[in-house]
Amino acid sequence: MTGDVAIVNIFRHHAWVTSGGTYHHGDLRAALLEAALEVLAERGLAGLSLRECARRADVSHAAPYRHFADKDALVAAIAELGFARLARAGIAAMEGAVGPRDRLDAYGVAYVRFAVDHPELFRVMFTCEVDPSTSGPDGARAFDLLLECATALSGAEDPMTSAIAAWSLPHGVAMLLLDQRIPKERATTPEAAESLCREIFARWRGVLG
Amino acid sequence: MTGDVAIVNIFRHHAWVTSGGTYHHGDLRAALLEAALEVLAERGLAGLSLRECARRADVSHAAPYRHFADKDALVAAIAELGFARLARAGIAAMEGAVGPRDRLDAYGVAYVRFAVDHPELFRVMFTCEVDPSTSGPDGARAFDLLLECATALSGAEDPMTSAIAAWSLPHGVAMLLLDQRIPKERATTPEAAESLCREIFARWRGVLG
DNA sequence: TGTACATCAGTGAACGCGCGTTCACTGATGTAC
DNA sequence: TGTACATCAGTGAACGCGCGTTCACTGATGTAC
Repeated sequence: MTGDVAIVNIFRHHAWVTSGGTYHHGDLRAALLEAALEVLAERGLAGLSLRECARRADVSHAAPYRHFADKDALVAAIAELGFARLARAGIAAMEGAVGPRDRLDAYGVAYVRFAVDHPELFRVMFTCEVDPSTSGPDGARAFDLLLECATALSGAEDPMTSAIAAWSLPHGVAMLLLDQRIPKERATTPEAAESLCREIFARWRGVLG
Repeated sequence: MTGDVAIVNIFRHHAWVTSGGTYHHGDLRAALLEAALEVLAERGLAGLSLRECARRADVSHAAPYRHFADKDALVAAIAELGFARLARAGIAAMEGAVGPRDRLDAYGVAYVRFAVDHPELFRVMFTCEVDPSTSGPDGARAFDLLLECATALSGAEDPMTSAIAAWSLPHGVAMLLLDQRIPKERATTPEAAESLCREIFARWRGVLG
């Protein structure tokens, strides 16, 4: 399904390029989403408007209504896209690690990294009331992996709660980081943020545990 | 200073009541903040406007400008107020517990409770870029208590990082809860949320640690 | 291969809206004499 | 105790703004014959 749409879009894009870029855009939906991500990064959710997205896509302000029912639909689509990307990043990180504990850590680090790299997108993902199950197959797969690790660690005893716990800590670190609640000198670069992140996980396994 | 203002306000309020409530309000600043908290709770930050606050305070829409330079100033004042209340709740909880570990847990539970009870306020506190040091003496005292516990647990070895770690987990739980990312049936009542919260802390000290 | 036609993506004018902010004002308060 | 005056909180009209959304339209695409 999604693949078919992508193929169609490739043809459309081709048509657009060869036709000199007039009238029909080719893949306005994708262009609007891209523009929306840009605006979001620059001005935050409060600064996001359909009209501005249309402007950046070089299209009249009414054109977006051919692809999104209203503004909320655009925002929901962005959140969905964000969840899919986050899930993919988490999966990739987990698959690169061995053993449930290391996988959880790898997931947490990737999670925080994603948030720091896309702060406004991350905020929108959690602020707007999008059904998380719409985050697609990647979202489901990422949560499956999390649960797998939790099950391996806690046995039959309520792995769901363990999974939630495993999610809570990186989520808190991510939020505090991007809300600048953690002293700046501790997280100036992505690398510094990652090591802070690992350090925090270690604390919970050490002095706090 | 603050005390003096409070006393003045009491006189003003008295004057307002006795004068039949005409023209001079008495304590419009406080009334606007109260109204703002109400609007925030009902409609979120996006639905908050100076005009609506003025309406609820039974005052013309230009009146707020006698007390707040602009809309951002109102929002900042709300955040400040929120941090002061959160800090007070945290202090009260910590003082009711014995030993650094129990104090940290008590703090975490109170923190999450506050977030769940005032979701939009909590969000605004962390979204807007208010200098956390403006959260007043209560804010400083709350962080001092946190650091104290962290020092007691980790000794001389970098208690700052431990304090950040101790803060991150309840913050993550709070955020996930109020963004409805945790299955509803696990946090239907404040009591359920509290026990989930304690359970999560315990996981990090158990199977995840 | 050519023609007629349905489809539908993008246009541009127009609507109403609530907002933030400014301004000259009015009227209550409290103080100096 | 009474009067003149400075102060300043609250008024209401007015401004310009960008927004979301609708609508009748235009022009490109692809398909049926």
